[in-house]
Amino acid sequence: MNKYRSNTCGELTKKNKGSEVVLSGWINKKRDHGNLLFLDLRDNYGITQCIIDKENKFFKNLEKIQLETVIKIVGEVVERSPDTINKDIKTGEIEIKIKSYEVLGACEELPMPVFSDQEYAEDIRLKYRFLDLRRKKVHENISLRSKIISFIRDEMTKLGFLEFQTPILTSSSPEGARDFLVPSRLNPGKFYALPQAPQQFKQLIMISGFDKYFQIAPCFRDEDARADRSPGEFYQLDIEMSFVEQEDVFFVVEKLMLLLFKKFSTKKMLFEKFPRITYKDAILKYGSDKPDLRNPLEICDLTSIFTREDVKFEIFKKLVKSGSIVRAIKTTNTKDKPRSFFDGIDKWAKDQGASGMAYFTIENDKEISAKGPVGKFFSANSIKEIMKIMKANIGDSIFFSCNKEKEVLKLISSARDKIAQELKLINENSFAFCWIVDYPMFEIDENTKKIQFSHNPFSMPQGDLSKINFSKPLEIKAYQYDIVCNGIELSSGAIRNHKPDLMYKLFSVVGYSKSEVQKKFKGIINALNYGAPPHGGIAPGLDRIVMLLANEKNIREVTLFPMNQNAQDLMMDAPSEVDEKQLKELGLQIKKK
RNA sequence: GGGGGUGUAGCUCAGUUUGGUUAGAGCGAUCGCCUGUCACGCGAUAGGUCGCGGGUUCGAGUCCCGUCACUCCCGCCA
Repeated sequence: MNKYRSNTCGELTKKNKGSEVVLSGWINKKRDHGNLLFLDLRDNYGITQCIIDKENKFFKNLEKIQLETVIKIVGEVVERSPDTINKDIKTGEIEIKIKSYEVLGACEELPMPVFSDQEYAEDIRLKYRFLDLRRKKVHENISLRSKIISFIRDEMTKLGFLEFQTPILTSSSPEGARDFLVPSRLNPGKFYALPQAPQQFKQLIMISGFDKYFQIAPCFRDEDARADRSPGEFYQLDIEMSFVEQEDVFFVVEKLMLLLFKKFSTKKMLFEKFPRITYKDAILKYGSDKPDLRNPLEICDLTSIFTREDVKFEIFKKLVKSGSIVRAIKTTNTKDKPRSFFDGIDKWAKDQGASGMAYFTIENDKEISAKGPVGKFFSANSIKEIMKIMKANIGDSIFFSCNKEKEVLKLISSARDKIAQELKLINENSFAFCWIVDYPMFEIDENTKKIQFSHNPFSMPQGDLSKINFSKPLEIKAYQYDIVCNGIELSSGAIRNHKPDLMYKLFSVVGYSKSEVQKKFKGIINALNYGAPPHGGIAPGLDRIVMLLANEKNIREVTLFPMNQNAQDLMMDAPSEVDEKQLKELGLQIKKK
């Protein structure tokens, strides 16, 4: 028998009664009755109640012992009387009558309690992450993360995928996010970059003939954090396959997601077959390329209404004349909602920096009319036309946003979420996956007005490759897709462009010469010349998958040792200053501010 | 880089709107009482740079200015 324990704290039942056991764990909680002490011992597997009374010579010492001290106890398993059984824990029908104990790891006064459901300030949790991780919820989240990863590995292997590791020290690439740079000692003045994703490597793996690859891949991007975005590093389930079309990738990912989400959650899957929505439709109907399909509200374009003679809403008409658009959301049978509901939405829109949201409710008082602050500007015929476009009925309400397209989309997509929340239209107990497909290959950069890749420069354009019209690049669509769940973008992927000549042409559209492409993407472009198979893949964000399955809104709740919003590790004190000697070796000098 | 929120005992928070005697509560800690609790109970004690700096005032936790930390959002994230 192991010297520390014969059993864990989660496994003893009345079947073990009478036996002498050795348990080790943390003191979760004490209940001191003066001459009788209850002591809950906790380990990874559960909690066992231990008991000692004043007859025992160790009693006085155990009475004084600090919570969270690690101790080993020797004792006898005793069945509890029926009225003292605790149904909330697995070991609740027994307790351990302590014979002796030994301190294995002493504990000072705690900076934060472990046994408590209270919430704590983030900096204390992060500084004492090892204490935070002992707490039930985070402990379970991190265990869940491990089980999810094992399950994924298992299923991917069953599907015939091979798992490989790709380099962490690699080269900086000009596209995408800001790189983390690592100075090279052996090559002074030169830098490695940490990979933003193993994009080129996974394609090189296909060109190397491995056919199907996956990796739980660390990715590094030096961008600012959000609640659902760790600063610095995160993990992707990186997948790449050879000789595939878009549908082959979808098949694998849909299968995996269905298995995964059904195994680890009881929430309902709204779609067994994930809907495919084109990028264009998604922007029109949801104002976003990551729509929450649990939300039934849809957006319609009403710009044409504001060119009509019989509509007198001059503010919107003037804006439309100068190039603005109008998008609207219909809410069903909201005629009896209080004024505060409508004004609340308007105020919310103003808080978002918009000029507000116009609205009216459709009534039929002898004649069709619109009720609300701007209702009087609409003729009966124009209201009928709106009802036709929006499939609206009497008693429904319409919310309008009018602005330049980009601003309208920003407001109306969040208004769609806000209104649905207010009306409680979202079924929180469900998952709604969808695919967003047919992304444009190129877009115009708002600031520079220059043309650029809208997603991934390595994506394959759609259509007959010999007939692509490079003079109208904005019309070129790509085999580029995103998978979205409950409004969260889990991943984007693409069928890759494996034809070097086509690659040069596409890069020339954004102003890269052939030699520049050869220099910047040396690894992949060179390899494409030596027999590259058609291939494609995807890379779902692992942290976000765990967040969805653990029902958490913040990525730190599913990350073992997270950094704070300023990308600092408060426990390890990173980043930190380094010795002058280290800098010298690297040929670096810190510029004083 | 910009905007919002928060900052008071080891921890969680009240007090700030309307400035006024000695800044409170629960948990935790320490001491005492208690043999069936599982958020045990009861009593007592200790514990405070009200984030920091400056200002207004007879008087500032409270008002003003600045600054720092944490957090949420925008920008950014192919």
